[in-house]
Amino acid sequence: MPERVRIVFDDADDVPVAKQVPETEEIQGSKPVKRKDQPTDHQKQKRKKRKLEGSTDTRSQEFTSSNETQPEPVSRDTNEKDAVNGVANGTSDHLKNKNHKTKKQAPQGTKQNFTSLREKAKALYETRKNLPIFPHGDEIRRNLRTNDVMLLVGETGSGKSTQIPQFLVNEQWCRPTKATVAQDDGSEKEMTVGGCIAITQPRRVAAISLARRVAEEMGTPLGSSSPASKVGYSVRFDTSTSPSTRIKFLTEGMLLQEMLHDPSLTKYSAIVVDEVHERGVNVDLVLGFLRNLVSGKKEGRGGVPLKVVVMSATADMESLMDFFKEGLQAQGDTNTTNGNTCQQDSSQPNVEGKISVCHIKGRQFPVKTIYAPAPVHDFVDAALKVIFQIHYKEPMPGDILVFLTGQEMVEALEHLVNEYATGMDPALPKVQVLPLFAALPQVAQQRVFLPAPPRTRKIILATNIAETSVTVSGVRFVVDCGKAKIKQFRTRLGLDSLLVKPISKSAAIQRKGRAGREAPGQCYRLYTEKDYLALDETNTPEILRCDLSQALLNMKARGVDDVMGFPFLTRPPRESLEKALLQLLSIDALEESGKISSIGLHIAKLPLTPTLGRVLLAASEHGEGCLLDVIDIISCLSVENIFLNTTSEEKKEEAEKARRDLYRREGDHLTMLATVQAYAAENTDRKAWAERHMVSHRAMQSVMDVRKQLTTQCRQAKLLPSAGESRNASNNSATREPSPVLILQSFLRGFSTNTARLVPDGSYRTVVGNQTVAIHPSSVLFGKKVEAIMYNEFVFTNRSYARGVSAVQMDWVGDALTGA
DNA sequence: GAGCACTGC
Repeated sequence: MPERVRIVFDDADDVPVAKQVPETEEIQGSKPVKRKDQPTDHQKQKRKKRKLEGSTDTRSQEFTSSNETQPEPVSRDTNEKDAVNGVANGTSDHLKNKNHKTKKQAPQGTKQNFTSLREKAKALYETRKNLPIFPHGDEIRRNLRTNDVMLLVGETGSGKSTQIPQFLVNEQWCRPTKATVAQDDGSEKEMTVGGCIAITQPRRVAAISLARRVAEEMGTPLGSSSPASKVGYSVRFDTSTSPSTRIKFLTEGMLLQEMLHDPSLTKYSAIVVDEVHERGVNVDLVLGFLRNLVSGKKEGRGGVPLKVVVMSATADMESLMDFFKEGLQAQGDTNTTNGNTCQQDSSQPNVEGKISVCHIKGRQFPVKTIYAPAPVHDFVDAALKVIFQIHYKEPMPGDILVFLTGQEMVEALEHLVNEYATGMDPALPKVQVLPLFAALPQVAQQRVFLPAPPRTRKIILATNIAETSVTVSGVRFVVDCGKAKIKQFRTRLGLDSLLVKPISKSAAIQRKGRAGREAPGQCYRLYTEKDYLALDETNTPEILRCDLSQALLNMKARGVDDVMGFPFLTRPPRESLEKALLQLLSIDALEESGKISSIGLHIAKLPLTPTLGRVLLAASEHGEGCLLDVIDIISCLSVENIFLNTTSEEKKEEAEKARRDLYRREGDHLTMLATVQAYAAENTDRKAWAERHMVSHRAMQSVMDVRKQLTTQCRQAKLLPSAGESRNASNNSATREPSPVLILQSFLRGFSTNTARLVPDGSYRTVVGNQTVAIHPSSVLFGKKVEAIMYNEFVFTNRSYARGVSAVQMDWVGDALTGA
C-alpha cells in the first residue's frame, strides 16, 4: 500500500516547476516571539533563488512555494483568546497554591477573596505587558479623547479584545455623567448617561471567555457573582452582570436587543465592535445604528458623546472609514447640498480628524505556502497524497489539519487514509484520523482535542468549523482545498442554496494561519497560486446572502421607516429589500403605509424569524393549549436537528424502531411536538431517554431553553396566564390532546407561501411559482404522498428539498393565501 | 435518500 502512495508522488516529481516569485505578501515586521534560529528575510530570498535554479528540495517539485514568511493579517482571533487562556492556565496553578496558603488564615473571607484576585491580576499583568497592543495604550487613549470613532486593525494574537476595554475604562469620558435627556413624549428628564463599555462578539463562547479573562486581569469577580464585579457578559440564556459592571461583553444580537429598549444606549460611554470582518447580519445592523448615533445630535443621550471603536482582524478598513466619514459629513455640512462627496480628504479636515485608525501587528509564526502546480479536480485524492507526503517526509511532532467542503468528503477521505495507513511501513509513526464537522456528536468532536498516543500523528479532517469555531493545538500542517459550502438565499426563488464555492483570500489566510499557532508551519493549498490571486478579498457579507425580513423588521421596530435610506455598510440589492418588505406585509407585520404594525412590534421582540413569530401569534388566537404546543414545535425549529444522524443502514433501522412511538403521520411538526412532550414528561433520566430514542440530548436541552424563554415572553405579553395562576387542567400538555388541525393552521398563517401540492405524476409543485420540490429524506413524510404539504424550509443542494414538512389540506392553503 | 458555520430581552 505505501508503495502505491510513493508511486503517486514519484509521478508528481516529473512535473516541471513553474515558479513565480510573488510580488505581494512579503510584508516586513511583526516578528513572532522566540525565533532566534529563523533565517533573515535576506537569507530566505537567497534560498528561494537557489530553489528556483534547481534545488534538491523535493517538496518544491510537487508544490510550488511562495515562501510567505510574514504573518498575514489572520482574521478571527479565537486564537488570541485561546493563547491568552493558555497562559492564564499556566500561571493559575502557581497561584492556586498561594491561594491555598492564605486561605488557611481566612478561609471564607470575602476580603481575602479579593486579595487573591488582586494577586492573580498582578501576575497576569506581566503577560499583558508583552502583548503587541500593550505599548499602544497611550496612543489609543489619546486618539479617543479627541475622536469619537476609532478603527482598529488588530491581527491575531495582538490582544485587542481583552486590552482595549481596559485601556478605556478609566478615561474621563467614560465616567457616568448627569444629563438632561429628551424623552419620546417631548418632555425632558434628568438622568445618568454613560459609564459602561460594551464589547460585542459574534459568538457566545467568545463573549463569556473574554469576560472571564478580563475580570481576572482586572482582579475583579465575574458578573453576578458579586455586586462589586466590574466585568460581566450578556448572551442569550445567560446574563451575568452586577450593579457595578463597567465592562460588558455581549453578542451582537444582545446589543441589538438592548437597543430596542434604549435606542440611544444611554448606559454606555463606548461601544467596541469586535470581529467586524466576520460580517454577520447583526454586526451590519449594529454598525448602521451606531453610525446614526455618532453622527446624530444625541438628544437621547443629553448630548453626551458615544465613542465607537470598530475592530477587525483584516486590514480592509477603507470601506469602514468611508462609511463613518459619510455619516459625519452629512452631520457636518447640512447646508451643503452638493451631491458629490469629497474625494479629497484634506477638503474635509473636520471630518477627517474625527476618525482615527490604528494598526496593531499580530503574533504568529511564519507559515510557508505550497501551491498545487496545476488545478486539482479530485480533492479527496489530492489531499490523500499530500497527507502522506507530509507524513513520510516531515519529522514529528506536527499534526495535519485538512479543510474540506463537507461531511461527505470528510468521511470519504477518512476511509481512504485509514486504508492506506494499514499498509504503511511499521517503522513510520502511526496516524490517527479524526473527522470534525458540526453534525458530529459532541463526544466525537472532543476527540480532536485529546493528545495523540505516542509516535502518532493526528490527521484532522474538518469542514470550515475549524476556521472560526474550533482551535486545535499541535497543528503544523494545513491542507486547504480552497472551497467551502456556502448558504445563499435566492430572493427570486425564495429558497436557500447550499453550494460548494471558492473561499475568499481572507478565509484562505485564516486557514493557513492555523498551521502557525505554536511553531513555524506549512500550508498546502490544493489550488494554484493563480487561483489564489483570483479569489475574492473577503467573504461575502451575510446581509447579501440571507433573507432580509428579520433585519428589516428589526430596523422598523427601531423607528427606521425608510429602510432604503438606512446606512448599510454593504447595501443589499433593492430587489431583496423589496421582497423582504412584501414578506413582512404578507404576515401583517407592517401596515400598508410601510410603518410597523402592533403585530410587527410584537414579533420583533421575539427571538424568532418573523414567520415563526407570526405563527406564534396566530396560535395564541386558538387558545392557551394550542399556543403551548406551537411553542414546543417552534422551539425545535429554531434549534439544530433534534434527531441524531443515522450513518449506517442498520443504525437507521434501529432509529426508526426507537422513534416509532414519536413519529406522527401528520408530519414533522407533530412529530417534534410528540418528542418535546415525551422528553419534558421524562422526569427520571432525560439523557437516557434521549439516547434510547436516538434523539440529541444536547439539542433537546437547547429546545428546553428556547421553550422556557418563549413561554416567559408569552406570559409577559399576556398571551399566556402568568406562572402563578393555576393552569386549567385541560391545558396540561400531559393530559390534553393536541389539535393537529389548529396547530397546522397556525403554521399556515406564516408559511402559506411555503406550500406545495401533489401533481398527477406523483411529484410536488409549489403552490406559488409551480416549482418542483421533493420532501427531504430526513422528514417523516419522506416517500409519502399527500394532497398538499407545508414546509418550514426550501433548500437547494443537489435538488430542491422541502424540510420540516407536514401534510395539509388544499382548502386550508387557499384560506391562508387569501387571508381568510 | 441527505446534513457549511454562527446567532437572539
